[in-house]
Amino acid sequence: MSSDDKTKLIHLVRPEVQSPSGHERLIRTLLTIGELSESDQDELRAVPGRIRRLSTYEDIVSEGDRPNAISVLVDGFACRYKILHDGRRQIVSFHMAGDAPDIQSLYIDRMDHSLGTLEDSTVLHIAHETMHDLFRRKPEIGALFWRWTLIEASVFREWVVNVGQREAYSRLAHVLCEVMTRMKAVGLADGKTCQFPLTQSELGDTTGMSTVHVNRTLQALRGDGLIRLKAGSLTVLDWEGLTVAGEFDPAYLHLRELVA
Amino acid sequence: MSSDDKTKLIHLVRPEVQSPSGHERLIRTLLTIGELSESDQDELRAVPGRIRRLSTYEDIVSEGDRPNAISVLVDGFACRYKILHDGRRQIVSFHMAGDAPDIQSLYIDRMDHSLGTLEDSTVLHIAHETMHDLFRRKPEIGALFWRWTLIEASVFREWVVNVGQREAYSRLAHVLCEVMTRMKAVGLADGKTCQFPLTQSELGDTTGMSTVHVNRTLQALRGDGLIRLKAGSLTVLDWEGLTVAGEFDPAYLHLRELVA
DNA sequence: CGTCTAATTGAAGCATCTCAACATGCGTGG
DNA sequence: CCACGCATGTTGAGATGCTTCAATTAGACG
Repeated sequence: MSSDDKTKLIHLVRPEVQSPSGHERLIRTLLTIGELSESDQDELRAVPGRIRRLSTYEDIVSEGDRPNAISVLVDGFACRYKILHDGRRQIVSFHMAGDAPDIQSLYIDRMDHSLGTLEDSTVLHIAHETMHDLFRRKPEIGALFWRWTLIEASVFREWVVNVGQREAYSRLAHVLCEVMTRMKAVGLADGKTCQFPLTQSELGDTTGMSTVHVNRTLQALRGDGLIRLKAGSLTVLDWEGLTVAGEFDPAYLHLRELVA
Repeated sequence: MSSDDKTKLIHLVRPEVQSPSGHERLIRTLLTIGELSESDQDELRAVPGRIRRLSTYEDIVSEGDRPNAISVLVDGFACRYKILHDGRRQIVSFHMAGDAPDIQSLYIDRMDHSLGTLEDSTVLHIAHETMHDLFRRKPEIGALFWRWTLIEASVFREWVVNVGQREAYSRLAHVLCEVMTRMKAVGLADGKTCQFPLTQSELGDTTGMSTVHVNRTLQALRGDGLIRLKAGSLTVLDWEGLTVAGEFDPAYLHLRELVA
């Protein structure tokens, strides 16, 4: 798609104003966590939005912003993060195609964290008023989105447990299990392999470990024959072993049907 | 509403069947995070509930439960926690009078964590159907509860940052700042002092530190003249100093008016 | 008073960090 | 197309924050 190239042009390109793939990915992800009638799916398909392209390491929204639209990740990979005074960073969640990582902005004005891409990405923006109107007309859709934010909260809780209680080896394994499970759930994993555009430094920011220790721990995971990890792609060689290592129980993801 | 009786004496005590203080505390807490019209407050006051008393270290709900009512903490102090296979525990949030820590059960069947008291407590249970009906009739109330769960998610994110990035001294300071700020916001702190029914071992479970290290770190905080902590009561001697130590910025609590 | 839990202290060990160097891969300009 | 430059990955070694184990003290309560 896209007969264009530059930043400003994007907004002029009519055919993109309603990206079908963005809507479909959103629906696909919603279906992994709850039910959605055919007519409600059509409601969602009819929702107008605005496509935006971002390159690697760009913020979708930044801490302090007061967005007037939510973002649906159409393509790419993103993360939430917070920066401390001295520059340290903590990544608090990952997001893949189909995710809508700032639904919270519908009810909380000011962003308390940032949302940034980890590779070139496409985002579909849907105006707050559009969403509010949709929820008013279709309360079941609103309920499903509420459930979605509650599941996100569950994931945050699990991350607190992960960084609070598990040692480096398990902690990394757990993160890998989660990404793989979620990618599988929405159909973004090809067998045992999925895209994984994280540097070791970023893995350090998500686990609260130094880059050096991430490196050594990954070597241990590789050495134990659990994973292969290179060039933006993760392959799980021993799923059973990895889940045991990470004490991973996917219940906290509240998926409708658990993926093996 | 409830002219009935059930198993225990508690349920025979008429005046308690609708605890005014439970409803009032709920409203008071809601008002710290959003607006609520007089008529909506009355709607909430009219909501029927069931009072339950618990002693220290009892579960309000446990992981795996499928509650059919939400819980409002009327009196006491509680925490959310998760237990790992080998018995380690991570506390992921604290709850005080006025909190409704399991709103999530309205949209997520199965509890993915437990909710337990840290001292003798009183809980007001409101049936799910009652809440769903209320949200249907009064969507603004539903929106406020949604906002509440989103703020909780924000707190979880901050906890990830806290255990992921901060060293023991700051981490403990941050936890103390949060509890004090929230207690003040809902009127449960008397000047610089508030109730704080946590043992050092429990503080260890919340910060991911050993009891021994909690003890030594608390001594450091005391030695630096920041706090006094004894017998279930916390006094902040140097608020400025404590917030600096904990890198505490209350923005993530999204309170309507920030307390000094 | 005796009992039990919580708080405190000391000392040794380890997981992880920091510093610092070096290797590898990749995109870009020459 | 090669060479350079920069980001990422890798390795070694010393420093340290925190844990574990083990004991002792202090408080709360019947």
